[in-house]
Amino acid sequence: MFNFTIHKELPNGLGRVGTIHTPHGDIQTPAFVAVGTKGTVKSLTPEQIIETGVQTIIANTYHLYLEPGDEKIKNMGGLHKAMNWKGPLMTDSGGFQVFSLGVAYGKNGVSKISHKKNEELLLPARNEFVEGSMTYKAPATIDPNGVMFRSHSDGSAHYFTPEKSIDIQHNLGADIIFAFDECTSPLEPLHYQKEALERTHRWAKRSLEHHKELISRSEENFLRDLGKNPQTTQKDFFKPALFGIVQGGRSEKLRKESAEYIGSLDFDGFGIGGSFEKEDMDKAVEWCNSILPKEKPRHLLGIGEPLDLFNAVEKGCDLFDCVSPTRIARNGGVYTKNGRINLLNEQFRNDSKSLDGDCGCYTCKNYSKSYIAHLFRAKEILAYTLTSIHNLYFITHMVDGMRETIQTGDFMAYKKDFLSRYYKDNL
RNA sequence: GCGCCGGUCGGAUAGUGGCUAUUCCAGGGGACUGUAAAUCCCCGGUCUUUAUGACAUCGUUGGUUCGAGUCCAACCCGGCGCA
Repeated sequence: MFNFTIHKELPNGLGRVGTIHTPHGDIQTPAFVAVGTKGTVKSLTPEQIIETGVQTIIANTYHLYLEPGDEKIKNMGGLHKAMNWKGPLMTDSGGFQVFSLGVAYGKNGVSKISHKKNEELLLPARNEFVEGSMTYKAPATIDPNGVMFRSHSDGSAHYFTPEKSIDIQHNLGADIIFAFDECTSPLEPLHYQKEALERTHRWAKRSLEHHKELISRSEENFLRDLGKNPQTTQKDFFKPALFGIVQGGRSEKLRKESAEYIGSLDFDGFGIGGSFEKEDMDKAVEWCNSILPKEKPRHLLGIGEPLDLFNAVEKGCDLFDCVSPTRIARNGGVYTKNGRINLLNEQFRNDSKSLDGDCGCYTCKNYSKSYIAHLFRAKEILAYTLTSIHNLYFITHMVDGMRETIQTGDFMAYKKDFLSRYYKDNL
């Protein structure tokens, strides 16, 4: 069964070290969760993923619902069996796609971390965007009950409600699932943030109620069949944990209100969602985590970069996932202790050294920059595998260091040392 | 020697009288934070005050025209054919 134990806390802060126990094994926290949107961490086998130090993977409801379909995954024996992943698994609710295919669709500069403060990015018609003389309709539109999506691959229309998302997630069968939410753009005005938050709260409650109903229904079936297989005991009943998601944009009032409300519901843990401007994130996380019940785990959704992870852990997050290590890897971006490099730069064509000095990952132990740079230029698939292995190893071992130093009391020194090397004078 | 065809960026291409010479690849750089992402964006003739700037440029040289990569002539180079 699902539970969370805290082993050690930061003396004057929110950060902590713990263990999340799931039906498919334990997660030592804080932990970086690898993103496997379509049921695979792109370019890696489960064995390769484990070797990087990744403990758990998060897949996506929207993508798997569209292809191959959650029923098909169920018929494959569930997501664990289909993926051949024996460790803990999570699924995102599809709520983020409300954002990425809705308000953020086709607008450069609006993403998880927004770098542009251009108010014009906020278009009057929320689900339209203009390019040149053409106006395009975004493939996701929100109403009080749910969201209409158009499939990005065939244009077909689909309707998600909180209940639908939970149904799909139960079919997929991950250990930790998320409530259906709306992720807003930081450029939205306060009145819209408020409206969206109220909707997310209603959706959270509906997600939870439906989740409980599905569990009691399947528990009844399970108990009815219990006698048929003498090996089975009641303990074998599989029950996913549901995390509720806190939103509220950049407003302290809304964030706190959301943490109060979501925290008061009977969730197994929490997600902190939202699209941020770079400097907003720490504050938002701190507002939320100082209110959310301490004894339940908190997952910061979609974050991030080394600096973000240190701050998130310091402010009390236990889990986080991010596409960044694997996505930048596929485009030649490589983390090193002295900052990020772009392997496709000309200077690395003749660099016979490993990606990152004394790094202990499979890639660094066996390959040179010049060889991997060659693989990229030759568009060889192995390039993506090798850099993904390195970047995941880099991030998971950085987080390992956070766990260790929270235990030993050296976290702040570790943070300072790591970041000053990584960002040098750019901090 | 004669005839035909062809010469446009590093390579390949589009353009057959109209003002900004197209696209792809290769090259150089950038972006990427709950993955529509092995994707996307920028640069790529010269000069300068780096711009909605000036001046060039489609083998070479002339010509026709208000205007030529485009039409005409000669020449140069390449391919094919015939001697």
